[in-house]
Amino acid sequence: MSYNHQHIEKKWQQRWEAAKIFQAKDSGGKKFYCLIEFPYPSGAGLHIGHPRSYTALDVMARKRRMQGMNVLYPIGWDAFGLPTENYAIKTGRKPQEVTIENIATFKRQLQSLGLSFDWSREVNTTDSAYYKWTQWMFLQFFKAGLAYKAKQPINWCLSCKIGLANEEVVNGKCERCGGDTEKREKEQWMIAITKYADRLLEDLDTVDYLEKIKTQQRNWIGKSEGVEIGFEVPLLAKEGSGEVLKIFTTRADTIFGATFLVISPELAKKWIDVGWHASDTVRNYVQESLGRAEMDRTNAEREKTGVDTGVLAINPANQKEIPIWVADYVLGNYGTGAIMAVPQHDERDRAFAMKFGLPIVDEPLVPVDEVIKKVGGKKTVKYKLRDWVFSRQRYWGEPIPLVWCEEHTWVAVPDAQLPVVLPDVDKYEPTDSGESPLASIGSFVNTTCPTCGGPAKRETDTMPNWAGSSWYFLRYIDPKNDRAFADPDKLKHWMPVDLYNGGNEHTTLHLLYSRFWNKFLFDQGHVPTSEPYARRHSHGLVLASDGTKMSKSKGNVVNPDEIVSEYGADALRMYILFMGPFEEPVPWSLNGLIGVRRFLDRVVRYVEGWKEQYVKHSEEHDELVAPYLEKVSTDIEAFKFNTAVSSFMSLFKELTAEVVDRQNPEVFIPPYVSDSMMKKILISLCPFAPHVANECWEMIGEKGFVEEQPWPELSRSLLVRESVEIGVQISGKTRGTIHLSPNATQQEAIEILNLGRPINTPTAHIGTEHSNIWKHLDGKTIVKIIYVPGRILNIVVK
RNA sequence: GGCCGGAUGGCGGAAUUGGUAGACGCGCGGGACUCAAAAUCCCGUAUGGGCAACCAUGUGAGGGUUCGAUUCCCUCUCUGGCCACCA
Repeated sequence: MSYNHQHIEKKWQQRWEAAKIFQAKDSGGKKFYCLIEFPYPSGAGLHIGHPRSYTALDVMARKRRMQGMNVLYPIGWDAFGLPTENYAIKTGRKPQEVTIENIATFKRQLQSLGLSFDWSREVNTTDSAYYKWTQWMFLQFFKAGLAYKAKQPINWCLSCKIGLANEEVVNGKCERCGGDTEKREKEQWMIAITKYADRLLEDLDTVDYLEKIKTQQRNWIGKSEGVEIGFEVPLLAKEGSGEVLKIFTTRADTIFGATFLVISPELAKKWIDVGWHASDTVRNYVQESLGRAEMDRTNAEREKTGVDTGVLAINPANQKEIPIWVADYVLGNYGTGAIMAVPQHDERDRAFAMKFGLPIVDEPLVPVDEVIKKVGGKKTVKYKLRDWVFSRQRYWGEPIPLVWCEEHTWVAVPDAQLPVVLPDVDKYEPTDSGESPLASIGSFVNTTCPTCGGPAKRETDTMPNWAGSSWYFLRYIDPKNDRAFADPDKLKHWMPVDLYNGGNEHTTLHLLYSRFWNKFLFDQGHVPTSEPYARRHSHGLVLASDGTKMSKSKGNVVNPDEIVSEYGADALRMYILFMGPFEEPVPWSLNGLIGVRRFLDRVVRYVEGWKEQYVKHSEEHDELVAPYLEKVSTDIEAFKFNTAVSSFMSLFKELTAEVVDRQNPEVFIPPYVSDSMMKKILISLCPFAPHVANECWEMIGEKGFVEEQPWPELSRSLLVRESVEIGVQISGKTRGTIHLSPNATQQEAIEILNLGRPINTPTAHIGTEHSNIWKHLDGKTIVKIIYVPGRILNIVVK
């Protein structure tokens, strides 16, 4: 017999909704803010991987509620972005419409899983009532001088026709579409995240993130401490580029081994621009390097290239003349764009020196402080982290709320005029020129200057989709507020997020951006905590059954709708938790899912049998149950959902194994537990399989929702075992077992084996309980006995 | 090249962090029920030997520490992820 999942899941979902039992209260109680990364509602619908994170935190949220906490577990939509825009262009529709449809699909799919989200707080980044505040926050950056416009080379995706942040370029390819990128000069809005580099780094010590997440953030920020040292360049002095070339090094102690300098092509270009008479070879090399795609340039495997500039510098340590080369292995946007090359100590410099026949010399190492004393130089700190390119030349994003006035340059749109609404138009294709599509909409562009009232033009770039996701956790706290992004008292009540779970792919970008964003708001006095997330966990991917990534093109995508309709939400929820360790990638298995469904059927059958049984209040089997429920509880806390599920399975394996009925010895019945233990089982099961748990709850005659019950406390008397089985080893090899109290003494353990009894022949013990142990003791002398109560008895013999 | 992780039956994975390796699930083999099938239930299932009791081997490879090692140390192989010419 199999329960009717379609019927019961619909029934309980409707009841939960009607009773509003998952709505968070903005005051009172011990709060627990539990956050999942809100999904991007793509046209493909929910991915089977989404429920992994959502179900795990759903278990956590449900447990916390039953533990009496006031839980906020919200959901929303990160809906701006390229895939939707591209899809809309392809199908000749509007992104607005497509987004509405996609959200509806996602919402239906998520609701079918019985997740305990507080749907009354749903947010949508593309809603003007939401992005009004995204724009407002951008203006706070602008007013604080942290948003600035800069002409600089950006990564341009040839296929998406969009400027990308450094973080969005992967091996020279666009992170979104995998297409080629090239460098282009473009005026971009930038946000000075690097001003927060130190705090983003240091404050990692104050939060509870998985260690690997902290390490990744640290590496991404890439702080390195070194020294800037000036090398005199007599020729440059003549040609007007300044007479000193500054280099950055973390190994100032090796300066005596610096046999040449290398400048980046970018720096060479600057020299040329200010009048340096470079040779044609140099000019050609520089031009070629700068046009080269990022991928070629930053490939470490590639053989080094470079040319001699013919310019000489003086090593301040020993006054020797050394040549300056230009080579593209030196990056223009890190350090000073120039290095001192020490082939003796640096692998890259050595490779370069070997290739071009430059001298490699052994040298004395001199402590950094002495070097600085001798040659000058300034201790400095450099970061790999770059400022955040905040402009996108696309339609489907938040308009940047600034106005250009000839008189007053960039002027912020006044708060009262926010939001600057994205115009609803038919034509919004990106342009090859790199201009935002909004630039061609006259009614949008032409406006008046908020300062002087004169004619002015709006900024036409839009924000990256990291913008809306950088602060959504704040909006959940007060989603309908139209006077502020959230009420300060409510923020104080809920912040920080107590538990944030998401994918590893967001460890460097989203996590860093949103920490930065929150820190800035904190500095401005708008949020109560410096760090937004007290604790961060991550989950592994759900792979296809062959162990590869699921992808449409490979046709190995699992559709959650089909799973829910055929096997039920509870089976999906429990299977996805059961399939493997939460943080590891795990392949999908339909058979595994079917196994979980069988387990749920077994649960329902047991409860049905239990209900019809005349003996209900016997507690004789309760102690069987307690350790399993205890394990479920501790496993949830440790994010070990897979073993929590197997604990339930083990429990029901025991509960459905038939035993002799003591009152009626001819009859075999399962070990039916007491009323109160039955309830505890269902309460513990509820976070995992809420529909089944509630259905069983009703079946046994209880009223209301399981969710309204307190989380079970298991009395110690039920958890303490009277007798345990431990292994008996002879010289480290297990030869048998004995049963004894977990705190029995060594003397008692030995007495069980009757070791005092003389041994004549091994055969004398055949048939006795411990004959095998005796057999291995025969003829040997006991050297040592190791006894660990409740664990092991090891008799070492000679 | 850097950082972080892995490697355990036919498969996904357990193992109280040094204490009976293989829990739980899948798959497979056998049986019960059935006219039959499905569903369900029971038994078995690391490998080799043995009817069995048991014995030997066994957690990527090789060493080491220990009464005892999947767990700790050293050397090596393979492998996943992220970053990558960052001075």
